[in-house]
Parts: sequence; C-alpha cells; structure tokens
Amino acid sequence: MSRRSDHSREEIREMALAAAETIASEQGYTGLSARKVASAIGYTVGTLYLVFDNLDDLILQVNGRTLDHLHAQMVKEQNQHQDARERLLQLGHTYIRFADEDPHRWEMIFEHHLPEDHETPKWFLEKVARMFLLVETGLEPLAKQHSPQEITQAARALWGGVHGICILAVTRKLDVVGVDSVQDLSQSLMDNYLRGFTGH
Amino acid sequence: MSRRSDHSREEIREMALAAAETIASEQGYTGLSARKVASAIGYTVGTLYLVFDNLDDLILQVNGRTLDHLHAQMVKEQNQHQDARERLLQLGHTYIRFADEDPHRWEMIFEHHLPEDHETPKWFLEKVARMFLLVETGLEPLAKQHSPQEITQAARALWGGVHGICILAVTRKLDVVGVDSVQDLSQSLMDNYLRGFTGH
DNA sequence: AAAATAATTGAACATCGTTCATAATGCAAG
DNA sequence: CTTGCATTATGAACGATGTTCAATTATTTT
Repeated sequence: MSRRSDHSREEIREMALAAAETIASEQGYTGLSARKVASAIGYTVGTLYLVFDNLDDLILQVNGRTLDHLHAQMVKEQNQHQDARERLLQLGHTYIRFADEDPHRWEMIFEHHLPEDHETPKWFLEKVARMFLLVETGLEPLAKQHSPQEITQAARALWGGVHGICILAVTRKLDVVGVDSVQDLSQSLMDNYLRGFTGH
Repeated sequence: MSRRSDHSREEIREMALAAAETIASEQGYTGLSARKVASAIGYTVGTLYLVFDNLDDLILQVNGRTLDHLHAQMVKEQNQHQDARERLLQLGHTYIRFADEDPHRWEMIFEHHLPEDHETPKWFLEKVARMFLLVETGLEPLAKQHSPQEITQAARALWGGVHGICILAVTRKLDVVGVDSVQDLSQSLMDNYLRGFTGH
C-alpha cells in the first residue's frame, strides 16, 4: 500500500524526529534503529532515507532539538533570578536537572559520533556554542576585572567542569547517588572556582 | 584446521586483549568487532566466546587495562614532584596527556555501556575508584583544615571538572585546539578551585 | 589401533544501516 | 473515463554485526 501525500515530507520528517526522540529517551542511544523509527511512524525504512541522509543525520537532528530544548530551559530558569551569581549557578542546576530527568536524551548528544572522515556540520556546532555562550554571558557581570579572554577561558572551565561531574555521575563513575549529591558537587565546584576566580 | 594447545586459554585471552587494544586505539570504539579481533589473532569468532562471556566482557577487560595503565602513569609522574600542589596538578596533566595521546582508548572507557539490566562488575568500579582516590590523596595535604567529607567532595568535583574539560575538548565541543589549550583550561580550573577551596 | 576427550570451527540466526528496482498511487491530458 | 506520467513508498537484497552450537578435527587415553 504505497500512499501519497498522506503526509508531506516535512510532516514525515517531524514525525520521525519525534518518534526517534521517544525511542532514544526510553531505550537509549543503542536502542535506536532506523527500522524502529520507521515502524513507529507507520512507514518503512526506505522512506526515512527520502527525508534524512542517513541515521547519523537523523540523530544529529534529534540532538540539535535537545540542545534547543535545553538552551531554552536554561534561559527561562536563569531569568527567574536577578542576582548575577544566582543566575550563573542556575545554569548549572538546570543542566544537571535535565541530564537527570532525561539521561538517555542528554547522553546521546555526547555519545553519538560522526564517522571520522565527516566533520560536524556548522549548524550543530553553533548550537553547542550558543549553550556555552550562555555561561560566558552569565559570568561576565561577576568578572568585571578580567579580560574577555580570561572570561572565555573561565566559562569553558566552568561548563566543562559541570559537564564532567554530570557525565561521571550519570555513568555511575563518581560513586554518588541521587541528583541532589550531583547538584551539591556542581555547586561546590562553581562556588570554589568563583571564589578563586573573583577573589570573593 | 582446528588446532589444539597451540596456545593456552590464558595465552589466547592475552592475545585477544592486546589485539582489541590495538584495533580500538586505531579505529575507535565503533571499529572494534569480534570478527576483527578473532582474525587478528588467527582464530575464529567462536574461539573468543570460549575465553570471554561476550564482547562487552572483552571491552570491559580492555578498559580495565587502560585504567591500570593510566593509574600507573599518574602515580609515576606524580612522584616526580615533591610539592603537594604540583603533585596534584600533575595528576590532571597526565590524565589529559593520555587522553590526547590515545583518545580512542581513553574514550572507550566512557563510551562503552553495559546493557541496562547488567550492572558494572565490582572489580571495574574498584579500578575507577582507585583512580579517584589518587586525586583525593593528592588533595589531602592541601586541605588540612577541611573535613574528610569535604575533601572527598572536593576531589570528586576536581576530577569531574578535569574530566569534563577533557571530554568536551576531545569531542570538539569546546572550540579549543591543541593539547596545550586543554592543559591551560584544566590548570585554570584547578588553580581557581584550589584558591577558593583552601583560601590561598 | 580404537575410543574417548578436548579444542576449534564456521554455518546459521537475528539484527543492523543502506540502496534501489519495483510497485502503487494521484494527477493531468486526451 | 481512460490513458499515461510523475511522484511516492515499498521491501527484498547486501554486507556487516553479536552470538550460538552441532559438527569437525586434533590430541590423549585406553
């Protein structure tokens, strides 16, 4: 039964991305397959390849959406605070909470790798950079006495630091249990780093 | 040609681990397959399953060896210093240098996941804990005024932090190029954190 | 020399990503 | 209303994956 115009390309694309998101969220990166996505939206494998270059492309799109979602949430929750310091700390909080609430979806951003000869498309790198810029902007008002380069460096260190705690915790390599412990760890990292960086 | 006693179980095991290490190092986690390992040591797939439970088991063994190697290297290079602070900083240095020199082998430790119903064996978790203990022990002399819990917390934050910078750099999500920049970032993280933690 | 035991094989199975000739459908022209 | 064309979707096919296990071969024992 080959249908036509039941759904537009754009609709199929949207359905596939949503289905992939669900599957990845429930079964993790390794549980995601082209056939599963296809059957979840009532189409066959071949159709997916009319809409995406390949599975890597599809996953990259899903990850892009996840980054968008995360970014929006971070902006939103950051804006619930006035104090510059609390705004910055909130970024870490939101990041960790998302990773805890949807670990598979969050992990897929970092577990997925393109084949070595292909380089990550610019639109994706920009989404990553946009996220990092949030930290840099949040740090700025706290570091008026530092040069832009120093602030960039500090933002990288901070984001990397929070991310590292997060990933080691999610993959159970830090011997901590519960989100709260991870939040405490991240808080400790940011607290002490900021105290050192700004000199109180 | 089915041979017998050409190699003992233990020898085959050793050969397979060495071969897997090489393949993983050269082609990365996704380039590693049972058939490749088998043919690299002149046996067939079936033989591997007489020696390992499955591929996950094999990979776990390889990762265990990598952790051993990394741990030994960190201990060795740490002991080139007397000053407690430099000893601690050296740990981060060595960690990052190893990740840079053999990224595939290092990444595999963190990319590999057991199926969700299986939990990581204790012997592996102990190797991870042993690595973390190195940081904790290195931190101790610098934090005499802190409680053991605080030191443990700080060690987790520090290791997580360095690891995060490292993984984001290796997967090109930090927009930095060259090992030296990563070393600088890590150094900045530790410097400022320690300044905050110890109060100069 | 024959029988028992142990070691190794490799074909078989289900699943994977990917391709593409084929079939089915909707639409426009006659 | 039929015919033909262009579009859309299919699913069988290919090579690769992890894993199993009856069958085969080599060694040891009787």
